[in-house]
Amino acid sequence: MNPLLKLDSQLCFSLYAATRAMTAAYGPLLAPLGVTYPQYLVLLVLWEAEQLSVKDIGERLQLDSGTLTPLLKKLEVQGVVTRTRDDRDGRVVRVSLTSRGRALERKATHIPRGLICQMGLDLPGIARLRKELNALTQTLRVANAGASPKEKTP
Amino acid sequence: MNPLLKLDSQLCFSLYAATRAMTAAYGPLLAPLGVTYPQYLVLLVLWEAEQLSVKDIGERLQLDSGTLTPLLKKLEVQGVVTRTRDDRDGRVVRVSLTSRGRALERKATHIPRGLICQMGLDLPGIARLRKELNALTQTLRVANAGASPKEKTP
DNA sequence: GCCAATTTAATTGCATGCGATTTAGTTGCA
DNA sequence: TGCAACTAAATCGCATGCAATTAAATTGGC
Repeated sequence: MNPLLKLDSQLCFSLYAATRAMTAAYGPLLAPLGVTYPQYLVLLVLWEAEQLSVKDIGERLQLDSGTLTPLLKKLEVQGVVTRTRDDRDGRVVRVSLTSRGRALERKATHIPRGLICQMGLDLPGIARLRKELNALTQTLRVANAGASPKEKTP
Repeated sequence: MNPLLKLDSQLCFSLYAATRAMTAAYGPLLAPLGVTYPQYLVLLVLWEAEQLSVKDIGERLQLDSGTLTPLLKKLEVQGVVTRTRDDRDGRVVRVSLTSRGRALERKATHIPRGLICQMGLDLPGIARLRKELNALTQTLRVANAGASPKEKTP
């Protein structure tokens, strides 16, 4: 049997499993904030920028409006963000933190610490792994960008 | 602002992004087989074992019946696997490959090669990253196992 | 042998992701 | 100016994941 087809030789599965384990680890830490993991990611970028368009958030998190629109609506219902059409450009929806959303940042302060403990890695180890993964993501994205896309210049 | 709360310092996001990029990279390679990425993972374990219970598959992939049952039903409809109640133990459902499912293994032979090319890593590099991620998954799982679970011994 | 505890799947409900299409709005240029 | 091309969100459909509950079957202990 092809050894490269064994589950245990698949980097993809290690990634897949690690991501789900990581998301699960966040669960208990995010519960007090009342947000899910993807919602937390949106908050992370908003805590850095205060106000962004849906497109901006999508570029940062690599998610499209099909995922973000319903997610942002939930955050809006919870009173964490506001969504308003841009006056200048009616296509754009600007997402801003409410005071409640800003307050969540303080409640989230300890979360990275909690995760770092659970991961059993030191900061340099984390940074190294992070860089390797970012490089992998980049490589995959570039390789795939030229693969199947509907060519813009026929 | 807390530097540990910046998106770019989050290992979780690097993982999350890498996993999605990886899954996306599989898309074009799996399309000819007519299966999705999680379905492909199920096939990987069945190609190794021919026949497994839903529980066995779940342990291998760390997925529960809530995810596997509908997924396996789809594979059954496609004629790739069969699902049959065990005679000895009526609780167990045995999942087996059909000849069509076995035949897919041949069509999948080149897939690992294709991915390896796209990843831009050599085999040792892949193995190393794989081990680091497996260790991380293990650590997270252990750390979380003791955290919130409904204690079995009150 | 009987029944409570356990085990295995299935079911239900909710929250993503993402491809494909639609809608509304803007821009560029003949 | 007028309109084709483009852009940003929203919408729709489908396939996961996962928590919680249910249903069916088995097991263990008395």
